[in-house]
This record gives sequence, structure tokens and C-alpha cells, in this order.
Amino acid sequence: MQAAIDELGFVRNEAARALRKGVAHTLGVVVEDISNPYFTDMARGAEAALNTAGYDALWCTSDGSPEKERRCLDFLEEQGVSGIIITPVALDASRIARLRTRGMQVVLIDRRVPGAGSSSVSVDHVMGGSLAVRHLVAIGRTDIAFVTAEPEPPPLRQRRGGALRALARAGYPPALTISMTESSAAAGQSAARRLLEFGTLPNGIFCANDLMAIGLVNELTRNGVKIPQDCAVIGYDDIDLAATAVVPLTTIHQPRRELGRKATELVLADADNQHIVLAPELVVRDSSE
Amino acid sequence: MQAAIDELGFVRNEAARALRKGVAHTLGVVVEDISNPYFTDMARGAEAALNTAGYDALWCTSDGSPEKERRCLDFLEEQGVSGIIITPVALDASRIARLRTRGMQVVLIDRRVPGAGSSSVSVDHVMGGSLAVRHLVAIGRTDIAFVTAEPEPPPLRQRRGGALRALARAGYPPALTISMTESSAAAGQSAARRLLEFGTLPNGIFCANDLMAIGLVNELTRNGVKIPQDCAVIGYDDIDLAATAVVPLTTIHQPRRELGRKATELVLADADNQHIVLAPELVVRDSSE
DNA sequence: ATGAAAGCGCTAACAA
DNA sequence: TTGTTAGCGCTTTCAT
Repeated sequence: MQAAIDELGFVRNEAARALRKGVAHTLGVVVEDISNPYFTDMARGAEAALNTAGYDALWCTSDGSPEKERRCLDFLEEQGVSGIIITPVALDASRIARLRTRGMQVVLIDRRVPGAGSSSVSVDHVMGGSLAVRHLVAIGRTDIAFVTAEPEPPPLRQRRGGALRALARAGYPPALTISMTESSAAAGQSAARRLLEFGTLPNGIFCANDLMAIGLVNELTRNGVKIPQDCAVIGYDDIDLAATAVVPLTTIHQPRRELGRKATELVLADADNQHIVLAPELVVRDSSE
Repeated sequence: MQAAIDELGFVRNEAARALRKGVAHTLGVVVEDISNPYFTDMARGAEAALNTAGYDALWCTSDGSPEKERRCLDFLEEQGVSGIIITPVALDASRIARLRTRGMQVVLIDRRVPGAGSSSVSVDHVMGGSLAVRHLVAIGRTDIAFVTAEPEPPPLRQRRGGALRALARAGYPPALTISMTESSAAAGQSAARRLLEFGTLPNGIFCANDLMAIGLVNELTRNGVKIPQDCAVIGYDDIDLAATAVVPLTTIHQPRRELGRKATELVLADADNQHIVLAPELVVRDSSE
């Protein structure tokens, strides 16, 4: 049968199928930043899972912009996808409600929107932040700085919250916070410059993600700062580049593909109000010992 | 009108529209490796251009696998996209012919498939390779190594070809070639280790892409090799990370977004047998002087 | 069991 | 101008 189909060059018309069924055989995956491996790995996990289930993925990029996010959702709605996996930027309960009315299950990554009935999968960022700071404290660092981005997305805020709490528990003063306007390697580089201008460097730095940590470590190294002797650095995400950095980076590992896989399961199970929280893990490399 | 539509929450059914028109209002973009900024930047350039023209993008990832590429194309064919932009892995003339028969214009990135009638947009990699080596020679490097991946995709082969030719013209012996099994930062790291095992290091290294160059520079630095004093390194692509690397990386800049933009223009113009070649540019940073 | 027919929502062609 | 209708290719239902 399949052979005959291939022979004749028959190709099913998905538009007709979707029209007849009232819903497309696809799931939308809306990613916040395609150049951050954290998001693409999550999306790949989701895609693998949904391919296995016989679905196809429609990838969209919001680039962190509410406007672009809206256009992604408009597109997915017009396409009649059967569900949406999204790292939301400005998605609110009313839009989610509307999507759900149209029969599209929405699963949020790393965020919850109260009152929308939609499910979510996230990593416990408070725990991750705490893990990071407890590690810095355990190796004897007392003067700790936190590098984040402003406006601060909830996951970063949670990481900082966990960090501050762990610091308070250890009896240390609250960490110095450096806020950048984005969370790229270039931002990490600028953060390092700002830190160097202060004159005295903290002896421990927790960066809200690996990309910033890499940019920061590179800039510090370039200025003769010895990592980890002069200053221990810990990142967050455990992207591939972390392991091959100049100073292999201690970081908080996130089960990114698992995140995408779980999200797919929830969408396909049409689950309401389910919230899965995964645990992050400390990965110790050279940048902290 | 639009206001009323929004008010009533009307959403156009794209499946019905596509069925009626016989073709969807979308273009497929097939990317080889979503974790390489080179490809994602190209795809973003394409997406921006096609959005401007009123189209939506269907992103697919082949992950460099012929099998996955085939599935991407099957998907796009079923979706009835009006055109496809692709960095081909194993796409042959017969498949292209079939797609074209179905009314889908195919534009290839960085590769040509003879006899298929499809257009292409590429960067002149032979020129890029030559540019890289001429720069190394100009700063006095005589013992040059080339780091590539095996199996070697045409763009990398062309870069190496240009490099070898430039070397021959300068009257130097052919470069030592190190082949890795992939072209990631981890592969660059392994290449560095292999080079260090040889005992004598070349004084100039040309890596087939920035990711490998970054992994290589990191590993060499970690082993006490001074870049560029002991060994100058040049990459290829000019990804964002190149500028913020420990040793800011000299590289060959590729107009990635422009590549995507031009490809979109060709698809939408339904151009046959047009071949646009863009010129790369040398960007000198610290890793070479 | 196999076959015929209706209808999903849209657009293009045609009628008034 | 405005309104009506046929039909895209599929799935599902209903009849044989």
C-alpha cells in the first residue's frame, strides 16, 4: 500500500484533511529565543516526542516580543493546530481562554498563568538558585554577586530569589545584583566590565544563564582575573558550550529535552491544570574549584 | 472591518483557504542544524523577508540527516507550501523536480544541484578560504593547519580548497588537515588535543567554522598556548560568540541574514536557474594579531 | 464487507 | 455593484 502510494507519487493534502477534521495534525511550539540553546533544546525534546506520537511541529519564534508572540499565536490559530507549547512572554489568561475555546490545549513552559486552566512544565528555579549559592558558600565564597537581565523574566527572578534566600540562610549579606538589558554572552561581557570598574571583585559570581557566564568569564580572564582562584563563577542551563568553555563552567543543569517531552505529553493528554516541576542539578566543573 | 473581525473573534481557517487555493500561504525553511547560529541567522533573515511579503514560515530541522530531511520535505509537500528554502543535505535533482512539478519553487542555500533548474544563494567559500589563508600568510604564519569535519559538506570543502590554493600561491607546502566527525565546539576541543599530542604546534590554524575555532582556542589557552603569539587562529562565519570569545576571534564574516533575504526573493519571484553568490569578508580580531 | 455521498470554510467565477 | 454557487480533497456517515 505505502509502496504503491510512493510509486504513484501520491501526497496527502493536509489542508483538506485539516479542514474536514476541524483541526490540523500539528502542534505549535513557540520559542522565545532561537539563538539560546536552552530553548532550542527544549523545542527539540518536544518535537521528538510529538513526532513519535505522529504529529508534526510548527515552530514559531517570539524573539521575546509580545507583538511577535501575538502574531505567532494568530498564525497557529489560523492553522488550527491541535495544541500549543509555549514559553510565554506576554500571554495572558484571556488569550489562553480563547485558544482553549477553539479546542487548542496550551501548555506553558517555565511559567504559570493563573486562572487560565492551562497546564505547565517548569524547572524549580528557586531550588536551582539556592543550589548555586549553597555551592559557592560551600567552597568558601562569601562575597557573592548575581548577574541578571532587566526586565527580569520570572525564571530569572526565581533563580535570584532562591539565591538570596540561600545567602540569608548562610548568614551572609544580600548579594550585589548586576542587571543587564539582555541575557547574551555580550551582556555577560559588559557585566564583567562593570564589575571590574568597581575596583573590588566579588569572590563568587552567579550568572542567571550560561551564555552570560561565558561572556563574563571570557572578559574576566582577558583582564587577568584567575577563575576560580580569584573569583568562582557559576552559570545556569548547562548548555553544550558550558563544558568546552575556556574555564569549563560549573552550572545548574536543566533537563531541557525532558521539559519539552513532558510538555508534549500534557498537550496530547489534553490535561487541564496540571503542573509538572522538574528538579535542576548542580554540575561542578573548573570554574568553581 | 478588521476591528469588527477582532471583536467577533473571527479567525480565518487557513486549511480551507489552502484547500481552495491549491497552495498554502506559507514557505518552508529547512535548516540543517538549529544549534548553529549560522543557520538560525540565515533562517531569521528569510523569515523576516517572507513575513514582510505577507507569508508565514514553516521551520523544519533536518539535523544533517538525509532521513530527517526527507521527512521535512514530505511534511512541507503535504502542507502544500508555496516554496522551499533549504540547506540541502541529501536532496537530489529528482526530488527537486517532483517538488517543482507540484508548483513549489525550491531555492538552495550554499549548494547547487545540477540539472534541477532550481536557483541558489551562496557565499563564495573558495574566496573565504583564500581570504583566511592570505591573512595568516600576511601576518607571517607559514606552518598552517586546517580543521574541518568528515564527511565534509561542500561549503567546507570549498573553504579548504580556497585555503590550499592560497597557500600554494604563497609558495608554502599544503596545510596539515585535521578532520573531526562533527563541527561543534566540542569537536574543536578534540582537534586542539590532537594537535597538542603531535608535539609541534602549527603557528596558524584555520577552522572551518567559528564553533570549532572557539572550542579549539579554549582548549589551547587552557594548555598554556598563547593566542595569537604562539599560534594565530581564524574561524569562519562570524557568529555572535566570536566577538566575545576569550580571545576575540578573527573570522570570515558571512552575510547570513542577507543570504536568507535573497533566498526569499528568489522563491517569491519563482526564479529558475538563478544563482546568487555573495562575498564573504575578513574580520580581524585579537586571535590573529 | 464495500461504496456513495455529504460537507468542512474558503475563494473565484458567474448571475443578477 | 452585490449576492449566489460550485468545488478544492479529505473523512465520516449512511446505505447497500
